[in-house]
Amino acid sequence: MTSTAASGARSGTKGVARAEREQQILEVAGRVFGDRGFAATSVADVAREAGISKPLIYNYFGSKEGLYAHCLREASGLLIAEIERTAALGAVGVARAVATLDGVFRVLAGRTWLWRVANDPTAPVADAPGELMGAYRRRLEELAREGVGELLALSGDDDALDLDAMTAVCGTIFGSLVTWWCDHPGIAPEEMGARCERLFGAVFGPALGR
Amino acid sequence: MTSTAASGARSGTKGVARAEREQQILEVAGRVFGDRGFAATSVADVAREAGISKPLIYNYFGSKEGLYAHCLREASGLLIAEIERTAALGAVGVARAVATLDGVFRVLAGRTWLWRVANDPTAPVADAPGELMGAYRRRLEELAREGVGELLALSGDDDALDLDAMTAVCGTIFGSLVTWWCDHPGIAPEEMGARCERLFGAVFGPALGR
DNA sequence: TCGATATGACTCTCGGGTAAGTTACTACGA
DNA sequence: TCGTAGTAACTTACCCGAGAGTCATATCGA
Repeated sequence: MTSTAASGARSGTKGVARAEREQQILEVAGRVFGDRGFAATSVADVAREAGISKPLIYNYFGSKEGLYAHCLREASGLLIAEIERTAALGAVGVARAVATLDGVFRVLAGRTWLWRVANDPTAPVADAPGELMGAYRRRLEELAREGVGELLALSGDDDALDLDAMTAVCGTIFGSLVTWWCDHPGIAPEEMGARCERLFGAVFGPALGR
Repeated sequence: MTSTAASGARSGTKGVARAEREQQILEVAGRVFGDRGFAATSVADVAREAGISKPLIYNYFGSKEGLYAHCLREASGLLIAEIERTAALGAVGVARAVATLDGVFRVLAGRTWLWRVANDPTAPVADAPGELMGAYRRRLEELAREGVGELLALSGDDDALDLDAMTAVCGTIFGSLVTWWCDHPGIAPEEMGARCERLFGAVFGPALGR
């Protein structure tokens, strides 16, 4: 399956150029990590699915964690970029939430495993993976906290722990909508965006349509 | 630490009676599984913390999964019982959600690791654990689906997938409130119950106070 | 020949699971 | 009252497979 005849091999090498091979490995790894989770995936699995040998992965990525960190960097990078892009648009409250969701759906379209990679509960908490993981979580939380603060202030609630809890809840609402979408592969990003808008509308009533 | 002098040892035995020992092991196991998760916990860990040897665990529980299943049975049993108790009270909508949360906080007070055991994402999906895990989830979902259907119908939404997604979201809202509480050990169940009521109120407005 | 790509065949550790024995106590017959 | 047999509780020392990580080597273009 090594298909030696593939691609116009770059200079001075036998097979595929390093950069190209790395990209290929990363795509496979992302898919496998996303499907089975970090803990349940072995490096040999990834190698087999990529049609190469295990040592090559260690050559290029150093360790299982290193490989995962690269996948995670791609996933969290895409997500953060999209979140920032939407945030810069200046919408607030529910409108921003919907817009952010919409953007995330578009970014993840066709590669939903990236979401699972970025939210893998079996991922190592230490070192590079842990830090990367924390980064976009924190950014999401910041934005959520803002919107939630507004909402609670409206009802005269200024309890710090209330804000904290509500922020956590909003984060998981966001997450569960994306996860639900990832679990329903037939649904287009636009369709899911519309669905979110509808659901928020149903909860907050037509008044908050903004 | 085996405290040979403990309890009026039952007939014909050297140390602790089986039932008593099983109980002791289960408590330690629940705590350890809850803290570190199924995957990251080794049977030897549990044995060490319980002050006994590994084979004794295999004697009594058959396998690591068997041990976990016993812990899970306790956890899910308590949770289901509480959920059913509250459901039988007949409240609906937000009122029921708040009442259920309140009950769960009371049940989990002082043993919050049971929640983590019942929601361990690293638990095996097959066999006994998987089935037990599914049971109370399904029950929770049924109840949520009911309330959500009501809410969506109010706003003229009868899309089946909308209902599905919204139910999933409500389930994670419930979960994230409990998890948040578990992560804030200083907070009393009653206090947390009040907090939930406050937060639901802030979202749905005073109108839905019922 | 050099350097980059690539691999087969290892080593080593961890952890689930087991075989075989040891200890301490009771029951009971002589 | 003293063996001795029975049995439940409990442990030490092991097996074995999975999987992370490594090393010596092979292949091939320039």
